[in-house]
Amino acid sequence: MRVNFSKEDFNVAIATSVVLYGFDGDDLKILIAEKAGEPFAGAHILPSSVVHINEDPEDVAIELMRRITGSADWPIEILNAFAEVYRNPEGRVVNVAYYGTLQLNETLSQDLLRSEYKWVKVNDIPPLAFDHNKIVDYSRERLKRRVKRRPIGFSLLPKEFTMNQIQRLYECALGRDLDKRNFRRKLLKSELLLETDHFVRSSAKARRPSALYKFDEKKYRSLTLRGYDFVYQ
Amino acid sequence: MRVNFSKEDFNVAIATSVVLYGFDGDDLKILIAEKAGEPFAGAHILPSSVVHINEDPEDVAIELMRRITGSADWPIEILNAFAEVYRNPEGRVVNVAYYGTLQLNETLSQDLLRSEYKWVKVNDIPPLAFDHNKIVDYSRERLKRRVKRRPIGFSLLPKEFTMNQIQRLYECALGRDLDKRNFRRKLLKSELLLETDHFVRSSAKARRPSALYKFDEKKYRSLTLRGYDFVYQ
DNA sequence: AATACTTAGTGTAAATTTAACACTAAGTTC
DNA sequence: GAACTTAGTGTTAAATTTACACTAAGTATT
Repeated sequence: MRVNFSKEDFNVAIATSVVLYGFDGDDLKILIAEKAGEPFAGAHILPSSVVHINEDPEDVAIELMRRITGSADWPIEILNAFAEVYRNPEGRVVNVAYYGTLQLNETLSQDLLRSEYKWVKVNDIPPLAFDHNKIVDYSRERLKRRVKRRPIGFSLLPKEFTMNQIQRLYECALGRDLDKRNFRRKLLKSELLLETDHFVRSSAKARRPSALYKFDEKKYRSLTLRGYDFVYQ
Repeated sequence: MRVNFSKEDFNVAIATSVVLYGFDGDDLKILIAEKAGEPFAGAHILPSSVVHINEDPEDVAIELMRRITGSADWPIEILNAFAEVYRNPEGRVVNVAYYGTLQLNETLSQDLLRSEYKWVKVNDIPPLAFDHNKIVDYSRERLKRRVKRRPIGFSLLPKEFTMNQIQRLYECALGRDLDKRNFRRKLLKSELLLETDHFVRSSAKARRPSALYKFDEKKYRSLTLRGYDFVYQ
């Protein structure tokens, strides 16, 4: 079998885009940017970057996240290549897309507010340039699957979180309501949660404080080694 | 946010490879080819093709399958982009890989025997050139997941098949043994199988003939519309 | 200090699904 | 007709899932 490239075949560029998920306690959100420069100046796009000829798309995606959030330590996972002809009017561009999750906190939110980025609720995503809406849809399907099989939700929550927060997160990711008692039972049975002795008042209005839990990473690592599957149907 | 390509960025080529699965009743196999021409002349590779500047990788993958098998009607699904730097010594190449399933039959098997392709058992795959082993591993994970959620197995079986054949196929895809009684019950409960009034003798040695079943595509389509999920854990 | 208010947190029972397990049935060959 | 080979079948226990409504604990108001 012959696979021969000619000089004209080397005329494609690589870009990478990242669907960055954050959860503010109420809503699951993704980060979008406003495009500067033609084509599509002013349009909304996913955070994106050119991948130069000697760069690895994953490294570029990680660097992109570092530029945006100040940290490169957020988990990311490759989504797919989006490589249809004419997706970019500048020339043939293959987009190697990733998605990542991060823990929203006040500082990060404030920094981003002053930047060219903004958070939009996943149920309220505006039209994006290129085929970025397709990439977002693809990433949501992936997140839905991941959240069912791996306790990936923890990477979106602060170190300590309430049962209601994590349930709300799962409801956002799965797009349906879950029963409070069944959810708690299932999560506690997994033994991936450690109870702390901390409590918070969740909002200004009067109410009972919630117990805070944290994720047992050590336990998770030992379980994954044994081929553990965290299932939430 | 600025995403500007310069002239030097357009110096990448696209290739596509296809992991083509076939099932002969006993073993799950994939098709590999022998590479002609440098680099890696004589090495084993996945069926692959250059994607020219104005072509869609999916179209090229479909055409590749048509060239190999004589038919373009096999289901394929995109796997991912494999885009690490230096995966191809000829230059920067992004491989947009697919996997497909086909029904092995005598004619097809004979034609392929006389060609540059050969079937190898999935548990017995030789070292492949480039990062094609990585692509194969990725496709096996995908097939394992798919077989659990969608009755994708049917696309690997002949029109009419025995319970033992489909169970063997599931065992190959999942990599573990399944209980005969539980497997049959589960499959029949899904109501995706129609019993035919045909029987076959599975091998030369004396034994009782097996009943033949076929896949109820109409039922499947009506179920998928309602968001049906065929689950085999 | 009592009351109203708000959200946190808890248990049980029925239905369904999964898992484990061994024998009989039907045809072929000798 | 006896021996052989693979096809095909049911039951029971355990685990999981689902549905469902009230009490607990604190805050704010009077």
